[in-house]
Amino acid sequence: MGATIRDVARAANVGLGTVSRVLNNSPLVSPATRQRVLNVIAELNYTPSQIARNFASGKTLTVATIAPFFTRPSVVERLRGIELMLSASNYNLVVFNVETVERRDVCLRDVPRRDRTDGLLVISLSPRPQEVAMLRQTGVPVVLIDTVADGMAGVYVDDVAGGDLATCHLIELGHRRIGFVGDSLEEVQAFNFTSSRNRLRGYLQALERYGIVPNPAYQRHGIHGRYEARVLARELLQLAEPPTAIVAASDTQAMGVLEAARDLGVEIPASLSVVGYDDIDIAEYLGLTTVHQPLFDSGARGVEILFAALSGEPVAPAHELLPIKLIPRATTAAC
Amino acid sequence: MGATIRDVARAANVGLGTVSRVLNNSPLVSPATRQRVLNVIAELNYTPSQIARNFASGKTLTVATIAPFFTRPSVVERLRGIELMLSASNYNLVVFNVETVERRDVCLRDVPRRDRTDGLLVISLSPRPQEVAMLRQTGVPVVLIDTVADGMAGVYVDDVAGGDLATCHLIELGHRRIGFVGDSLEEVQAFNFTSSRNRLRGYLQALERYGIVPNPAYQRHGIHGRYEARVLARELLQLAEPPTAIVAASDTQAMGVLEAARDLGVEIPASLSVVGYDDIDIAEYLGLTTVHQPLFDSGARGVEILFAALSGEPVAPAHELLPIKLIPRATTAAC
DNA sequence: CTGTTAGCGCTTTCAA
DNA sequence: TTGAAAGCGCTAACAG
Repeated sequence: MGATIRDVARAANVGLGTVSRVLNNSPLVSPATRQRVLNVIAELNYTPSQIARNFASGKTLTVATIAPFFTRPSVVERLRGIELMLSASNYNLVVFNVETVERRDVCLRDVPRRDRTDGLLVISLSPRPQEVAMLRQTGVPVVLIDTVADGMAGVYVDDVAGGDLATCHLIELGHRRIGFVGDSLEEVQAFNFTSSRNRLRGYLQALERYGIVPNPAYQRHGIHGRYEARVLARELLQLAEPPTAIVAASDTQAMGVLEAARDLGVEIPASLSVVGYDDIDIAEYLGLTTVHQPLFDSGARGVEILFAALSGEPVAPAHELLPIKLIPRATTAAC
Repeated sequence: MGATIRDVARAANVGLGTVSRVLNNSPLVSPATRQRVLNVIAELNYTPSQIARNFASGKTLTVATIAPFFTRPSVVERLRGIELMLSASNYNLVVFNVETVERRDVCLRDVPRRDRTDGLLVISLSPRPQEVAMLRQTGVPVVLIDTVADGMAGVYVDDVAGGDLATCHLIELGHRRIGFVGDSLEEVQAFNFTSSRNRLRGYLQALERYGIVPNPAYQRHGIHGRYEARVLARELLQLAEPPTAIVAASDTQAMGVLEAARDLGVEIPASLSVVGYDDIDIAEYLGLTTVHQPLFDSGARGVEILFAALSGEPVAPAHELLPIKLIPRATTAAC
């Protein structure tokens, strides 16, 4: 515990620098010397002070991740990808959970600092132009996961295409009265989420392509979550002419829709088809038709891109597109 | 970015130490001087280097958390409690996800080091006596969450009582043939989890109290997860004399049991009652009868205890018992 | 290949 | 109250 590099140097009868070289696997040490040093290190049970190394090298050996609502299954799965990748390196993962707009802004402002972290991953929260400028100024490499922003690097999926995919699936099953349940616009705007908005866009785009006039009464938005989605879906199902199918902006919200159907005795998929988004673990359990996206991989890939930046290569402000696909299950059927 | 404490001192015409005192809110600075320094700090847009402060003070300002399978809903919820508590302090949360035994051992050995972290939280993984000794030797304050170990501090729930509670509920509903689906004993042993084992103990204890002879064929163990639980439950339900009720060691496993019932056309709760454990978010959605435990609070409380230790008070090697309760829902009914 | 030296930017004595 | 000075334990540049 108490042994320092100096103690080792003295005991091994070498210079301080030599010990440092051994510690850092420098090739500039003769095998004999190296062995001697290693022996002393073992004898003294010496471990270099991480904190001192960080200070001297100016690196923190941490990667910070800002994640909104990190208990959401989709976010957790991304985090797992991040953690697994990081665990194979010597970087540590520092997590910032964001559940309020204030914290979003604080995190985005304070976390990216060279003396706090070596690199930053941001999940789902898109930095605004001004924030992009600040981020860039800090010099901390940043990679966005599940969102894009001008001038930033990242991985994402085409949520417009995803919303389109979900909607097309329903249209091709013969549905014409198709509802949409998504995130509250205020919430989306405050956090600057992009996905729910884009999924809605995809939904509208699909309708248009098939010449279906979108019915504004069929589009509902509320705080993200099962409960709110349930309320919204109940409203939809109680319309004079209710939709025969509903596209939900996430699997969690799709679950709320399923609950609403259950509440009102609407049979799934006989009287109502439901499509979710994300393909979280439980979707399969529920037999939920959904749009699959590579959650785990998005985290892992984000780390890879960050590593590239960390190893000196300048981060190209390019966004890598990950594939999505529709997984038809038991909640959708012909109209 | 580039300004250092020296620049500030020079510009404010004070000594280096005075600036430091201002930064640390020391009362030993005259209001006038303080103000002058603060002005300069603002002018220069100076922020102290966190990394240097850490080095000089010997603190990392991080709390490490070792969490097994942190994507499990119960674990995530504990983490949320931890994160929320930490976010109100100036400690950062460093997360280590453990999904293999090797990593468990490595984390428990390498993470707790004064130069790496100021404090350690360990979720669900009980350190063995030898590990307890090592942990203690490092001098890093450790708090266990959801498990106990001799000589360590922590918060936990009485899983024996919980298993008993679940089983009693069934017995009182008239069930006599009650099965148990829990974690694989090898897995439990390798990670040194305590809860599944204790829940089984509670199950047996309840049976005994009511004079029911436990049937070994009714007790099944498999890798934690929905899938394996489903397989095990299917076996149970296909016995010549199948149980009329099943206690699962977790809600996730209870879900597997529900799937098995669905597979075999067994009606819930008419022909089979099921009780879970944890009361994770989805339990309510599924109408799952379960044993509720304060997951979020366990994390938050763990941090509080750690803070006490961090602020100098020696950690009493005491375990704080959190309350549990049975939540009857729709998966249990009279036999 | 190896030893020496100069910091990294703070916190914390110790005097004044 | 304040200033000056001594490190914290290491990395990295430089001289040999």
